[in-house]
Parts: sequence; C-alpha cells; structure tokens
Amino acid sequence: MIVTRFPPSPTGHLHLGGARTALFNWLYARHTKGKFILRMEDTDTARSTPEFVESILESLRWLGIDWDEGPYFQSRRFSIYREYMQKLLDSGHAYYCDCPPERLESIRKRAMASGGKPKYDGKCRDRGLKASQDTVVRFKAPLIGATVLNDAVKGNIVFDNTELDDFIIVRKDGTPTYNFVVVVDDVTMGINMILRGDDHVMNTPKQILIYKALGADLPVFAHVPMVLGHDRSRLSKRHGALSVLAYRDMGYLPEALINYLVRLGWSYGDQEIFTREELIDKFSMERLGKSPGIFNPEKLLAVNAEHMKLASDRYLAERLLPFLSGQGLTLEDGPNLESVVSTLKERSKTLSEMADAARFYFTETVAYEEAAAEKFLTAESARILRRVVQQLETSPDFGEKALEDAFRAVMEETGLKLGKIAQPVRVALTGKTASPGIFEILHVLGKARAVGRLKRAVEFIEGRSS
RNA sequence: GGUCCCAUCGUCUAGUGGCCUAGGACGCCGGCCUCUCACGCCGGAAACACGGGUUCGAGUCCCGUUGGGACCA
Repeated sequence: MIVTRFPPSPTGHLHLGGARTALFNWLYARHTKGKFILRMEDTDTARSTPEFVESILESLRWLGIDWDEGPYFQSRRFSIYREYMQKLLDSGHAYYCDCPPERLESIRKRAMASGGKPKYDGKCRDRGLKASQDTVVRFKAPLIGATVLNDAVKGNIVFDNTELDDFIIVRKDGTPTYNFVVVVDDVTMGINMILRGDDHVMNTPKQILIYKALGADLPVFAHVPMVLGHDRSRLSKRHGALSVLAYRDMGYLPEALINYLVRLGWSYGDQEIFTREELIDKFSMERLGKSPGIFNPEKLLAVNAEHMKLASDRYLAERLLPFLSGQGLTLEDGPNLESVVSTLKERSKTLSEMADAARFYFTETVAYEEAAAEKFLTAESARILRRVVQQLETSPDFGEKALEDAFRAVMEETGLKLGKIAQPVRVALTGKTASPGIFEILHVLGKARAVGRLKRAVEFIEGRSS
C-alpha cells in the first residue's frame, strides 16, 4: 500500500505552494487507495505556534484534504530520535565529535580561501569519543563513490559523495537535525512515497545515506518543481500569493483552488476543469511536469468562475452565507437565496463578487445610482413604469413566462422596444444599470416586492420633477 | 562561488522522431448573440532560447552556450 505524507512546519499559514504539495500527496494516496499521513514539523520551537497548527489544519479541512493518520508532532518524538541515534552509533554509522567551533571555523576559512568546499575534515571519525557536554553526533558519510537518487519525476540524479561531509545529526544540546529527523519519521511511519518540492533535492543524498545506514528500504522519491511568482522567484507573500485561508476569505471555492493548483505542474491532455473526483481518478505521477510554474491569479479567477457555474445553487447559497452577513445583510425577509444564486452564478467570478451583486435583492429601498437615475428614471419612464405596474398587478402569476407576456403587452401598447422598458425597470428594481435579466429578477423578487419597488421609483420621479 | 535542476505563445500547458502549416486554456484584440452586465459562440495576434551534432527526417535524441530556478556557503 502506498503511504504518503505532508509535513508542514507550523511557523506560518499554509500557503499555495504547500497546499499544492499536500494536494499531490493526498491525491496520490486517494488514487491508489493508500494512506495519507499528516505530520507537524515543529522542532523549530521558537517559531512554531499552536495557532499556526490550527490554521494549517483549518486550511486542509477547507480544501477537503483529509488525513488518515496524525497529525504527529515531531516535538513529541524526541525519544524515538534518540533511539535511532543510538542505533547509528552502535552500528558504527555515527560518532561523537568534540571539535570546537573555532576549529570548524578555521577549516571553513581555509577551504574558502583555497576555493574549496567547507567540509568537516573527519578528525573525530575514528577517535571513539564518548558522549559529553561538548559532543555532537556526526554521521559517518562515505568518502568515495556516488549516491544516486532515482527520482520519479526528474529521473536519475547522481551526487558525488565527495561533495558530502560528516554532517551533524544531533547537536550539542541534544536536538536532532532536520535530515536525520525526517528519515527517522518517514521510516517509522512507513512512508514509502515521498513527494515534495524540489527545494529538497539537495537534502536527498544525505537522507538516502541515512536510510542505508539504518538498513531501511528506500521510499520512492518524487521532486516536483516549485511554484514561482511573476518575477520567477520562489512564490511568496509579495507576489500576492497569500495563504489558503486568504483565498477562502476572498470568495474562492475550494474545488477551484484545488483544480488550479493541481493543473500547475500536472496535466491531463487538454482538460482544464476537473471535479475533485476526477482529480482523484485521473491523478498520476507520470503526468507531473518538471519545469517550474508561475502562479497566475487571473487564471485562478477564471477557474473559480468555471466552478461557480458548475456548482449547485444549494451549495453556492450555503457558501455565500458568510459573505452576505459580512455585508451586513439580513436574509429573513428577502427572497429565496437559492433562487437569488441561480440568477447570479453565471455572472460572478467569486463568492464575494456574488454577495456584492446580491445586495439589491435584500435591500428593500434600493439606492439609485446617480447616473442611472439621471438617465433612466425620467418623466417618460414614469409613464412606462406605471403601465408595467398595472400589467404586473393583474398578471395571474409571476412565472417568467407570464412576465414576458405582461411586458409584451406593454410593448404593444406603447410601441416601445423591450430595451426602452427594461432599463427603467432595472434601475427601479436594482438601482443599477447592470444586473441579471429583469424577468429573472422579477420572478425571484415576487409580485409584492417587485411592484413595491416599481411604485417607489414612480414616486421618486414624481417627487423629483415637482 | 560550488553542486543540482529546468527551458514550447505574456502565463499554465499538449506534444514521448514523420499525425506539427505546433493544439488547448487564461489574458488581450475584433465580431456575433442580447432587456443591461455577464455567460455563450465565432475569429485574430501570440511560442519550440541559441549554436552544433545524430538521423532520410528533430519541438521531440546527444553535446555546448545562454537564460532561469533551487540548495549550500
């Protein structure tokens, strides 16, 4: 069984790059009916906070990424790391070293001066030192040969072992270092598929060496290219790529964000829009790309608009609620929300845009935009509006068909085209010149509200001209 | 600076030696539809980084250059 993992460090919110990595791992686990494990890499106690842990969990939940195990916390696993450190020590794959910082510094300086790499010279390699206040634990790395990483997306990558040195796995204060901890976690958690950003490629040979020293099976490694900002540097806040939660708050749909993120670095022929189920069904390692992608907010917006159109009225209505109350609107006396949504989903790219466009439905005395009133709420249109009111009041029902009949009657009577009649009605109903179709609005509003608003517009015109 | 990775329209990408006169999507431009705004539809501009090979034939394979990115320092 495939076991994947996502190991964020709770030193910040979950950002888009991290979300994409989580997504790939989750998708692969779900696709193969495997397992997806969540692990908090919180060993940086200075910067890790419970708030960020919660924020990351919330982001994942919102995205619909569920995990089968965890979250595990590295900070609670120190005894395991000690145990594995001892294993390495016992098997001769690691040793204590008491070289003082000054010595290390002079080695580094000398190496830099001669144009070489700053590497530990292995002085304590065979001294058989015991643990003490001043000792670190170093990994005994091979001096010759090469370590090869058979990467599932990048192919074979060969690292010359002479590039490596006897790196520290446990610091003087007893805290284990990153590469060591990761391997111990992945081994003990049974992870056999490591899919992560390619900023980790350079760590991998060290990790492979530790796997081998531990006698553990190597997992499959897959390094996906990073997500870049518009200036082609690694994506960060200054690119306008905020946290996942920020996109939620801007009114994006989780399925849209997922769709966009997955397509950034993965493709399936010419298909652009995928449902969550399709993604699980179609996701595969072979179709991951190997060149970095640039985050494009405009395309995200377009993908979101597509998913808005795809979503059911009911679902959208539910998601829209917080945005409506954010606008301070009360829905109790207003028209049916799902009907409202159905008139708006084709013309809204985000939920917050939709909430904005929905305002007039829930505002009984709409404010007329100045230019709109100027142009369309004229003495002439007052006559038209009165005729429309008469027709509507006698209209047997308020279905869109009946409404069209009512308007046709007014058109025939006045000899005016629909455009002439529709615009004043639109302004009377919404206060604006741009809105859903008037038959739709009339229908959703219902007879009482609609007629009330039309009459009010007539009064408005009369009040102004007198 | 060292090591590693990457390279098709502005962006995401299809392309796995002949199907490529390089396809799709976003964005942009023009048009159609139309009660407004959108949606939708039709059309357009827009790319194989460069140079060498290999091959009957290269976007596709190899080498180099250039450019970009990552990691370490």
